[in-house]
Amino acid sequence: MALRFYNTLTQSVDAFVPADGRTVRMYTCGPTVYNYVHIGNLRTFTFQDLLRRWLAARGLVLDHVMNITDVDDKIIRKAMEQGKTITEYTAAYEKAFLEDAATLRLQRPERLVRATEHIPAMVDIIEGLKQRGLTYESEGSTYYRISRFPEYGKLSRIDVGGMRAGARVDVDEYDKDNARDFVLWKARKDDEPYWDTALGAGRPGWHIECSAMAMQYLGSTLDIHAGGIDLTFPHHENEIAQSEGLTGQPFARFWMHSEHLIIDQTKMSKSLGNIYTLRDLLAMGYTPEAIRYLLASVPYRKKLNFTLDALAAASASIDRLRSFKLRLETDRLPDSTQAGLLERTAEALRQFEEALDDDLNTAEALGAVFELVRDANTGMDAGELGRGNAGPLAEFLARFDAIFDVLRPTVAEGAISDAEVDALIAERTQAKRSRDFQRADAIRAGLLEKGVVLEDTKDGVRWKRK
RNA sequence: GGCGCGGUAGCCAAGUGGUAAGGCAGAGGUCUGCAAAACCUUUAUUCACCGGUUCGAAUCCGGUCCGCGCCUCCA
Repeated sequence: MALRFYNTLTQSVDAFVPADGRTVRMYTCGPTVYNYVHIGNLRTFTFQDLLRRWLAARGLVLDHVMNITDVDDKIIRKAMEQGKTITEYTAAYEKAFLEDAATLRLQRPERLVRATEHIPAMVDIIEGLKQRGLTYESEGSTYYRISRFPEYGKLSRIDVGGMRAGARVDVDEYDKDNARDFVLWKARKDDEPYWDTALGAGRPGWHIECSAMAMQYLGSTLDIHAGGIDLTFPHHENEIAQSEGLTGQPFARFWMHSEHLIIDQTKMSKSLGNIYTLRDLLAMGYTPEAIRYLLASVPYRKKLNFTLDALAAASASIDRLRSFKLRLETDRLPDSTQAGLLERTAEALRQFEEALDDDLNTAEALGAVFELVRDANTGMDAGELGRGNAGPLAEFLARFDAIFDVLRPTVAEGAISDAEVDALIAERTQAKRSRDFQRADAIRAGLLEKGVVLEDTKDGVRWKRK
C-alpha cells in the first residue's frame, strides 16, 4: 500500500501525495527559545525528522519550514529580568537548540525562520483580516472574532459553546460569547519591546507568526503541518482561522500531531523535577544515538514512556545492530550466495518500507530489521552467508540507517584515536601469541575503559566503540 | 462536564476478525585461553475486567475500572 498518514483533520489514516505530486510543502512548529529544549520537545522534533527522512526516502522533494519563536511573554519577561534585549536573550537559546538538534542528528529544515524577522508579513495578514471584518479592536489591541469564521473548531472539534455561524453577537455580551477570540496584535505595554506598524505600536500575538511564515514561504495551502498534540488547540485551530479567514483556501491538507512523552508514567513537570534536557542526559553518560533510538522507536502517535531503563535498553539494541554490521564487514565470507537469505533480505526491506509507509510505524519497522539480523547472523554462524548476500544486507542497513541514523557512534572529544586502538590491539595480539594472557587481558580491559570493545574471532580481532 | 488517546510477558512494544512480531532483561546450552559477539532452547494457553456478536475476538459492540492529554501557556 502507498504512503499514508493519520490526519487530525479527518481523524483517519489517509493516503498521502503532495499537491503537486513531487514537492512536500511542510511547516512544523519549532521551539520558543526561552530555555533549553527538553526531551519532550525533542520527541516531537525527532518525529518531524523521521517524517522528513521517510518522505525523502520515498523520492519526494522537501520544502520544510520550521519557525523559531523569538518573541513571546516568557521571553520578554526573562529578558527584562536579566536586563537584556529579547534578541540578546534568545540568541543563546537558539544556538543551544541548533546544537542539540545537531547532536540528535535532526536534519536541518530547508528554512529556519524567526518570528521577529517577519513582522511585516504578520501585519499584512491582520490588515487583510480586518478588511474582511474578521477582527475588532479593543484598547489598542486587535482580536480575531471567531464567530465570523463558521468553521472554527473543525480541527480540534472543540465546542465553541453554541455559537452559530453568522449569529449576531451583542457587543455587550462580548466577553462571554467570545471567550475564545484571540489576540492578533497586542498593544504596546509599558517598556516592553514593540514594533511601530499600521496596527499601532505593539507586538504580534503568538498564533499569527505561523500563518504568516507558512504562507509566505509555502503558499496558501500546505501539504503537511505538524506539531505536538497539545498545539492542536488553540494554536493550530487559530492558525486555520487566520489563514483560511484570509485566503478562503484550505490552510493545510494534512495535520500531523505527535503524542507526548511522559517520564516514568507521569507527566513531566517542574514541580516533580523530572524534566530532562538533552544536556542532562548526556551528562549522565547516555549517548545521543541511544536517546534518538528511544525517541524514534515508539510510534509518534503513542505516548512514549521515557525511563532511564528504556534508554539503557535502547543502547543495548543499538549495540546489537552495530555488532551485526561490524561482523558483516569483517567476517571472511564464502564466495557464494545463499538464495534463501537473499529473498529474506528483500522481504525484510518490503516489511520495513511497508511499516513506515503505514503512518510511520517505527516499532514494526524495527521488528523487520531485527528479524533479518537474526537470520543473517544464523547464516553467518552456519557459514552459509556468502559474499553475494553481504551487499544486499549492507544496503538494507544503509536504508535503515538513512532513517534511524543510529549506527554511527558519536565519538567524544578527546576519545582514543583509531590508530592508538590499532596499535594496542597489535601489542595484545603479540602478547596472546606468547601466551601472556594477563598482559592481553589488561590491554583489553584498558581499552574497554576508553569505550572500545574488542572481539576475538577466528578471522582476527575486531573492535567497536561503545 | 465536553473532546481525544491508551491499558498486550519483569520493562518497552507490534499486531484492529483466523488463533500472540521485535527489542531489553532473566535462565540453561553451544562456541571461546578467558571474554566479547553470535546462535539454540526457555520466559503471555493469553492480550485491564464483565457481558454480547461470530464457526472463530487482543482485534467488533455494550458496560465497568484504571492511567493520560486537551478544553488556560505548553512539543
